[in-house]
Amino acid sequence: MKITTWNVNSLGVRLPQVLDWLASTPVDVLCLQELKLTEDKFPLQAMQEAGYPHCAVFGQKTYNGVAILSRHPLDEVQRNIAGFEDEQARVLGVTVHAPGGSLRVVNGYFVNGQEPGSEKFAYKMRWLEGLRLWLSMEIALPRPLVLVGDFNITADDRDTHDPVGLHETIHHTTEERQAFAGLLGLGLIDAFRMFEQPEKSYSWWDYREMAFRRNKGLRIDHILVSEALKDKVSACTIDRQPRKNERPSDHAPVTVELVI
DNA sequence: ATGACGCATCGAATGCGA
Repeated sequence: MKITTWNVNSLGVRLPQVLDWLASTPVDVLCLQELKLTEDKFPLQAMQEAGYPHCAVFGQKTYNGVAILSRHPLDEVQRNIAGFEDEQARVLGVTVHAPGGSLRVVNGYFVNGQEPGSEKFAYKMRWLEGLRLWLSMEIALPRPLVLVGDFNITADDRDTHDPVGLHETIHHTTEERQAFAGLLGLGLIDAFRMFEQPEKSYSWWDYREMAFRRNKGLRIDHILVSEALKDKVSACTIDRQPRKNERPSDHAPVTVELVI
């Protein structure tokens, strides 16, 4: 079973690329972030025709918005973090009922934070603590959990092309990395780091200055799995191919493969 | 470096992303 996370930076613009990608990479569950559209504009029919009849959508105009497309039935849809008031559509939790068993999938478009010390950064830290508290309850339930999304955090210096120049800047601060570690502390494991990976593996590259061609990127899109899934993860990979498209998203899709 | 690039917005200059 394959689960993918992909920040598409406007589904309206990226839909043809998403459909192309799914045609060549038929994953079981696709978690999208930054739809930048409302639920009524979500291309439900196109997704159904692509083989994803089960969709949960939490949209928002202009900014944010998340969705989960699935080949398998899903239910228990949670919009945003339980117990955390939020104006912005950033989180979608569902239970996917795959043939090999059911699992909880939480898809998040984490707060960017703009700049350490700013009001947006304070919101990011509050949001992260709200997420940790909610997931501490989710993870206590007797079912496997997968947390995916655009975390907007580098877990450590391996995740950045410039650890010195970007030291303590946004996505690299000690506070953000402690919050990431706090999620691991719940009993979640960074699936990507379970395997030997190429040096300088990133999931996002700035549109400017030919950052992709020069591989000046960050790994900020992550997949964390609960302990029960630890021995069932067979691969976790970043697909750089869609970043080479014309008019690509600035993020690449990240996929985890589970033997269930 | 108040930059770059791309997307969105009631119309073009600005907010935001990361």
